[in-house]
Amino acid sequence: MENKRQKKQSDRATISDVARLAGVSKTTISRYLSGKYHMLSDSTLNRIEKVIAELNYRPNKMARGLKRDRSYLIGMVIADITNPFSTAILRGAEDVCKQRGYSLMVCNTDNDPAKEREYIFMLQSHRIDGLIINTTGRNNKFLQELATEKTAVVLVDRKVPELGFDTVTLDNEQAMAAGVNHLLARGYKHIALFSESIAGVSSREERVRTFQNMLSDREVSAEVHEIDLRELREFSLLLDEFFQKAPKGKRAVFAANGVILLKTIHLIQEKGIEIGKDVAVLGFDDMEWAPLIGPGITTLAQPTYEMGVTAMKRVLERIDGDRSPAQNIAFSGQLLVRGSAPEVRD
Amino acid sequence: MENKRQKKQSDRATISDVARLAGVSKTTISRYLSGKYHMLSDSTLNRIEKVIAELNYRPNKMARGLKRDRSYLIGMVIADITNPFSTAILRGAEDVCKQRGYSLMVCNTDNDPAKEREYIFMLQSHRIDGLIINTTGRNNKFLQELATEKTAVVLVDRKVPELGFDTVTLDNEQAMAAGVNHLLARGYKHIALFSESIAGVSSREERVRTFQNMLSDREVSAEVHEIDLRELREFSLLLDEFFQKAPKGKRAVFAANGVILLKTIHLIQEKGIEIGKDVAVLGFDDMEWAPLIGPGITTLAQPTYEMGVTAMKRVLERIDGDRSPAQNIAFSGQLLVRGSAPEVRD
DNA sequence: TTGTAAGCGTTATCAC
DNA sequence: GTGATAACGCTTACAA
Repeated sequence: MENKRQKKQSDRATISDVARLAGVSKTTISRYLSGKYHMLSDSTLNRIEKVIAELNYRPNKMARGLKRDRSYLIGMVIADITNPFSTAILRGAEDVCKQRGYSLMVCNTDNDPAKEREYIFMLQSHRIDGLIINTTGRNNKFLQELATEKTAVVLVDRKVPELGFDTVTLDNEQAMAAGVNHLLARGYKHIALFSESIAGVSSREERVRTFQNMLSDREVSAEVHEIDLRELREFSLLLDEFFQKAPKGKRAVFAANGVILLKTIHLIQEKGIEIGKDVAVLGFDDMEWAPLIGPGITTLAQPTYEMGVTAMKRVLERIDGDRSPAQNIAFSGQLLVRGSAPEVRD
Repeated sequence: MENKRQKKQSDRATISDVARLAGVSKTTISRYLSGKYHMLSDSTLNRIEKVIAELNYRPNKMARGLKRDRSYLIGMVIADITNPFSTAILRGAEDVCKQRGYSLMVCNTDNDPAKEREYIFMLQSHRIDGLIINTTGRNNKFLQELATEKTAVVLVDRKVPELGFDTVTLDNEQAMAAGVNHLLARGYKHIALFSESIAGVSSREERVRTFQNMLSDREVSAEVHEIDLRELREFSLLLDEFFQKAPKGKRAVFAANGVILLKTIHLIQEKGIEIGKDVAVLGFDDMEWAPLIGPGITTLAQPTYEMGVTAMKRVLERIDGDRSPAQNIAFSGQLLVRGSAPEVRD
């Protein structure tokens, strides 16, 4: 009953349909699709365009990808997609990606190495041309493998030096130093730093190390606490302890990232302690809510959008054949002074 | 110099490599890859597994997709990826997607119909099997086309009835009613609703309409203002006006979504007006910061994660062949009472 | 339980 | 300027 095109799997127009209707060969259409317009006569070009519009033809990237051994797909593996820090990076990466004709495959690992592994596997199957990853650091074998093959890999936020990949990060030493110096200059004598699980996450390690180095030989009491956010009760107790021993006037709480900062503020407010008066608060990541809470929260802003843009550009350069040694690109953090850590008198 | 495998484009193992090393045909490997283990003898199965592990073989989804006319790709087109509302949905969708062996292509349109169109085009080229879209509502022709072909489409948050797609949304009438009733019960007499550009965005239209219907024949003064967030100055003036004419005790500001809510709070605080005392504040979308600002902001929470999960499940059902009439799935909003809209006396 | 061979929609290599 | 034709890495009748 059907005509002879019944063999086709879907109703989508293919390059052959276009060729037939335009009265030329597939090769010619392919040339058009690859932008080799100088090889086409004006009349064929016009005809092709008309047919394509008529048929609503969309070149099949799977077929093209199979043939050219390129997928035009970039993988983006993110530890926590609901963290605004991550989405800001994503947004930067996405803008560049689109502009260059690539598409983004987004994966959310929840900081789980097993999930990360499954995603890398999946991305390999899709033959992604590049990968931007905010890695748990515990799938290095897999990552190495990816890079050995065809894929350009760029690490964001977290480095893994052994891997020899390009990295785009914050200059955590500079940023932490800016934060610590601010607190010192304002007269704080008791500073507690809170961070999520530190080991293996380079950004956290750098922040903590800098904090400790700067404060070790001073007349300032410094402490570092590792927090498990699933155990808020423990976190709360730790804060109580700190508030008990550190005198009201000169104590400051330092949050190593935006997620911890939010939880810290939550707990402090719950205890009826007033931010900026009873305790100073300072944290990494400048979230949209920072100016609105209490007297405004002083933060260390990261240029997240630019980090995303830069990471994607680096990936695309690698895809385009750049074989130069790995680059480590670090951005400066910016201290945004608000009311949560006011000057204190002796 | 090279051996005869030099013709291969990349070094990646293919199904033929596996077949050769396992001493069987490609067909047999393909059967293994498709999980048809009952058609394989134990010894071949074992050999295949060993070779695959050895070669680090990853089946090429482009090749498989080309042949089977399925990409195992789901497109997700989002108006604003930095809006936590969107990422929460994304997270739900992503979880289901992964679990079912599909991958997500994420696109951010900035509410720009032109960008949306380009993305849909791109997604068509990748032959996505399904699409979840938070649409601008101004590319209906393109969307229709997608659906005519092979792609399952589900609309989230914003409906376009003419299109006949499945939708997953908030029950905006119920949610808005809960909000308005709360304010009425607490004694507020002057209520101003602020929303971004309303026309064409069903969620906003429904909220505004319900607000107006409920308040039209009451002894309450109600007003609706359409806000352009790029013109914060105007927004500020509008608020001034409202504060001037509405008496201090009984006025409330209602924000039609989380983005507007944040900006509203920003402006109110800038004016030195105290939330919960000088003015009540209530808004759609429960963001993580809502309990931390002022006396805690009363909000209408949307079950965003579940919406994402539901939308993705619907898409996958359609992909799996469900041809039933379009479903409109609406979730209830939940009023979270905090301190920003306290009871007022006469 | 296994294998042969054709074909998915492109691009690349030659040829004219 | 244009066209035949052979791949790319898979799946799928159909055979055995």
